[in-house]
Amino acid sequence: MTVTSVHDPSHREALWELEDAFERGDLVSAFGTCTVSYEGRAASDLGPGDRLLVLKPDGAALVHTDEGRKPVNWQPPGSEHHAAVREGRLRVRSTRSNPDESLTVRFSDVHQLSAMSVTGGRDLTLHGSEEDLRTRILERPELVEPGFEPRETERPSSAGPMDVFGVDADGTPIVVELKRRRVGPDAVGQLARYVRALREELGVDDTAGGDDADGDDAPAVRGVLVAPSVTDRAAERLADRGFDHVALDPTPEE
Amino acid sequence: MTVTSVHDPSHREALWELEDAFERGDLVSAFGTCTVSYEGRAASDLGPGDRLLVLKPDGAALVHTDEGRKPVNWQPPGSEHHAAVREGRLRVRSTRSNPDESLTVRFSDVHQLSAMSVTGGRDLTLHGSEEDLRTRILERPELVEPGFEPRETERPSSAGPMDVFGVDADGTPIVVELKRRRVGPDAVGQLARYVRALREELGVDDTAGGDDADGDDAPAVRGVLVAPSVTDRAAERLADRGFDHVALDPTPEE
DNA sequence: GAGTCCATTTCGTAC
DNA sequence: GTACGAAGTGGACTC
Repeated sequence: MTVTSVHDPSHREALWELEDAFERGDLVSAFGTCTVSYEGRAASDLGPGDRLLVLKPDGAALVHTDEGRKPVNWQPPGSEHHAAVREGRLRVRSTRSNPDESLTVRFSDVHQLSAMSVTGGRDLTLHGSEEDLRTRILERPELVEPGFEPRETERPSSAGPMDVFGVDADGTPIVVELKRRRVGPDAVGQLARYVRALREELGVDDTAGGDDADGDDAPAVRGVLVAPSVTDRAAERLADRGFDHVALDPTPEE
Repeated sequence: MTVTSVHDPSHREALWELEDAFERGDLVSAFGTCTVSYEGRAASDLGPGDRLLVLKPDGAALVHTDEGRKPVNWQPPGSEHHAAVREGRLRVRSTRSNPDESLTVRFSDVHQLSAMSVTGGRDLTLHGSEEDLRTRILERPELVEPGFEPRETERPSSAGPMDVFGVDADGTPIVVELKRRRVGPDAVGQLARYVRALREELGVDDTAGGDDADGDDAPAVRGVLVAPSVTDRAAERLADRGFDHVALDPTPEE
């Protein structure tokens, strides 16, 4: 682990430091006054101001102002960093192809430039994801409803893989869509696509709602949305389609 | 504009610098070896390693490794930063409420700590957004189809606001959904919701497909998806619903 | 505050 | 590489 750092460098000095850092594969942090322009999937321009530029050895570039979680400008990993002194400014440019994109940062002043060779853990252990919710349901199917039997996860269909496929106490097929947090109407649409695909595949009535043409009490394929909660509009759409909502968190309440 | 910077500070020195920086409302960049833990909407742990910690005066906190565009851990704007020395380590903690979330970074070593008072332009001019696509269509409606007349943007419906509402050459209502880039099946679902809502509102046949029960050639409300391109599955769903796709970019080709 | 939807979404994974 | 869906999505805007 090594850190190099220069305070108020000349553009020439900053250029040397940058090129060395690129060479070493360092993570770079640069404070300075700059303009930024981007051209690629969209196009943008940013006038002069003080910002933090972060350059990563994997090609990622981030321009941060003093506000917001999102960088005001950036370039994705896989880009190539180049630095040069042009027209009295330090120009740092990150480019990539497919899609063709380019980010250009022009520093009128570099106030602080640091670079660190980075080692060590990159792997995060995360809890509370949709996968945790699936695990929870597979271990305790009765949380969905008494008699529920999961049969398959990521079951393929013409509409894509459904989160959990199973049957209820009556043997009726159930498509379960999992969401780790409160959901809106889009999730119902997603569930509807899977149910529809399965109904077509099984050659059963694809009428929405709780009754089919034969007068049975339930549609031949049920849809269940498992999520902590749903919005009003989502609840309406669930009712329209004859689907059920089961309120469940990815991790048990404390 | 002022930059303060310390190299290999003791935890005590780093603590002073951090507290001064918080006081001044500076943007902070810190290189060091640390562990990170998060608890809130989910929960996560990250073992020891070299990282870059960015602390913003608006409360945002970002932990970056040497890879990826996304921070490996973060805290949203509106959080509060606190620093302390605990158990021989420098502990930086960002917390917020609603939802309750907390990010804790524990440095065994701080290698470089810089802080800059930030001023200047924060406003980005961006081109190529969905709004640009809408503008383009409103100025040249024939790009959608000859005879198309836009009547309203963001027209309300029970399914939410539709991007553009208008009529075709025959006076048939058209719902236009705009996407700035290639789309999958979800966009078709979105369009379908709006068309469905409008059909209900107008009290017309809500049968999917190109023919209605009276034997007319077109449904009483048409759906048009304007996007640079669509995936195969999206195209299928468009055909199922009897909707049209118009290939159009948010900005004219060069 | 909640709901809804866009985003240069990013990111992972399967095909 | 493309497609599809999850994400601690973030962020803007409306109600």
